[in-house]
Amino acid sequence: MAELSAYIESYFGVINPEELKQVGTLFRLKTLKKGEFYLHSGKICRDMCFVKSGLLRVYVAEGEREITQWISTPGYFATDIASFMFEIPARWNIQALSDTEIYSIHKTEHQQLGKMVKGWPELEKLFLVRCFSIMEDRIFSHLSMSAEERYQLFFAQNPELFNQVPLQYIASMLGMTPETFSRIRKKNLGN
Amino acid sequence: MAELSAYIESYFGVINPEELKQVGTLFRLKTLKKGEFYLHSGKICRDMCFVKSGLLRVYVAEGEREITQWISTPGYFATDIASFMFEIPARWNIQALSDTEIYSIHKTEHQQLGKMVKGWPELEKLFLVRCFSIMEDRIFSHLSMSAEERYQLFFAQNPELFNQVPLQYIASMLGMTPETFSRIRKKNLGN
DNA sequence: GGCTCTACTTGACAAATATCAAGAAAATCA
DNA sequence: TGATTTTCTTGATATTTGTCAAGTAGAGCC
Repeated sequence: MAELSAYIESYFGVINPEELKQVGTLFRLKTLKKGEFYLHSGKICRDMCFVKSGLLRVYVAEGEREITQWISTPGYFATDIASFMFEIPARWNIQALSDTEIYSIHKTEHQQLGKMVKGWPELEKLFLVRCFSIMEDRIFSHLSMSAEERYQLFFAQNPELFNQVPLQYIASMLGMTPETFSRIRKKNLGN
Repeated sequence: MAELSAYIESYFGVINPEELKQVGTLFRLKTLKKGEFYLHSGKICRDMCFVKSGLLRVYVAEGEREITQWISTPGYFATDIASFMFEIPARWNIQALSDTEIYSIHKTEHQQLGKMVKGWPELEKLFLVRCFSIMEDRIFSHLSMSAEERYQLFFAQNPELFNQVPLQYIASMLGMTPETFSRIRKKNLGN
């Protein structure tokens, strides 16, 4: 559970060790087989998790094609947050891209966090501000950058991902077709 | 201040009337002249506001051009939230597109909200979840829709805005050039 | 009312990206 | 290992979007 503590601290800042230990007990270590779903679009999402190992893909089926919104790597967080908080149908599917270990927490236990840790809602608020800010960055990249520039930026920030997941998913996540991605990749080989 | 109460309730849900009244006293009604700045990029943002009347444009100067991230209309919220929460330099400029009335609150008073209203951090958390969700939608529109589809969606959701602000700003916010916007607009006249 | 400035439109053309189709490479699995 | 499936690449071509340049329309100002 040492990793879990580290994840929580990285997201929420330093927490008193006693409390942190307690928090750890609310999460459950689970394993998802490759291809297995953590969440199906349309269901109510009552869980959230940290990825311990492996990869989760967050996507939505849009007619024929699938739009990949995000890929969660170890240390990251995954859930459909609007569904989780407001009990509305989830928009996302969340599926394991490989055998994946996660620390998962159910809504019921999540609610206990608020009582267990002093100032928890405030910590969670700051966490959400950071998430929001990341989304602002992504929007900005679509307003101001070409496909190639988005590729380069993402590659600089996540080089490892490029040999861990099918590239078509990264292409989708960056808002381009696999073909365009492939051509840009060829041009940028060795960086 | 009746409007302010309504805005707060629309964002944060129903609050005990006593508390709501108190909350109202923390905001100050201000007027920005057309062209005046509420926030300059690079400064620390220590205020947030609701727009009472008029329009605020959130944008960033990117070399020669300006990227408009958002336009805040009456009832909406405006700030650089990451700067406000973490005291880091603001990325956005926020400028009045017309004479604009706002209800503004300083960081110092904002901190009092937490003490004044029971469960405030929780309410703010849910507010941020909604903001995050809106950003997810916007990202999705860039991953899955053409410029014309984004135009149509935005027009359906904000028809009034099209005769209130320079269209080039809407174009930028939707991730296209003014020329492309103009041509799409022509094709879609009367809807 | 005419001047000036800004915003919008339009056309011609260029560049970026998507689409379709085929084949090559890589991963999976029996 | 060999067969099968999936993913990636490549070429030819179409479509979308951007760029540049010019002109028009409209708002604000004296």
